Amino acid sequence: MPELPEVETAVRWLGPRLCGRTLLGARVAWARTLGGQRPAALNRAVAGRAVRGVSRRAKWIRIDLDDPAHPAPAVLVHLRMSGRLVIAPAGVPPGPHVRVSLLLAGGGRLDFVDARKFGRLRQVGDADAALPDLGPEPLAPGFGGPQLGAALGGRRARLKPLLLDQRVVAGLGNIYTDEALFRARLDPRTPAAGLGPSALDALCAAIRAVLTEAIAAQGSSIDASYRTPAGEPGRFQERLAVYGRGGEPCPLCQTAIRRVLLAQRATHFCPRCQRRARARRR
DNA sequence: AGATAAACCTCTAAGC
DNA sequence: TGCTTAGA
DNA sequence: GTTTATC
Repeated sequence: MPELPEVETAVRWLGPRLCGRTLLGARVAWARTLGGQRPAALNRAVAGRAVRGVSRRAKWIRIDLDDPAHPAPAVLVHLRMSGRLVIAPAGVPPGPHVRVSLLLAGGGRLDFVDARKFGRLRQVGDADAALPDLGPEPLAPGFGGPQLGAALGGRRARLKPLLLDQRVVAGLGNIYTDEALFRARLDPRTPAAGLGPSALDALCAAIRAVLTEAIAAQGSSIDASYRTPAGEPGRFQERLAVYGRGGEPCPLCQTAIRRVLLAQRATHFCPRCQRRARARRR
């Protein structure tokens, strides 16, 4: 087994968000996967089985590693539902559900932990590791009503499934979609084509506000596996207005929050505050 | 095009 | 307490 | 969270 290079490099994230989960502010140095496999074996190491084709709608994390043997080595990770990236100090044995470990130059590991095995990890440069098409980044300057309108493309599908589609807008998941629609006072079942300029502006503002606040609060932690690097739960869970609150009173009007299934996802909204937008005149 | 269901997996909270 | 189910 | 198949 070759000596591990004692080189450290900063992790450079593709963006500031990890599916609404919190940020891993660690430094990583390249070494090898568990078992001494070289980088090319990473894909096959994931969940011990072949990985399917690259998703076209996804929230990928890119980790650039520093490995003298491989030019610009990098790994793409998608956490899906239960994936986590955890730094394990030297000497701590791998816990349950560790799918891939990157051994760090300092002796510790970066573990990709994923109980449900939905997550993906692959090496950049492999044929199937191209980044998917992503819609506009909502936190970038220039994201406004017109850009969102263009992304929605006048489609007649309901808002919720469209906002969940990463090709339309990048980075929205189930929780923040519900919260943004609540703030914009829009019924998740509204056909996108029914939104006028003012509704589009409101939706943009709501998306940006929700994401900004959630990031500042370190995420939502709706289940125990979502933790900050320090092990703390995200504080945004305390500020969720509708998500996970079916049957509870709307914070604005006290009407019971409705919980329905849309696009196979639990969807929460206030039937009184959130209206189907008026059809656009034409 | 759009809606819907099933598939991929395991864990835990909740209910009886 | 234990077993089952719903939901993530 | 996402893909694939079916209506």
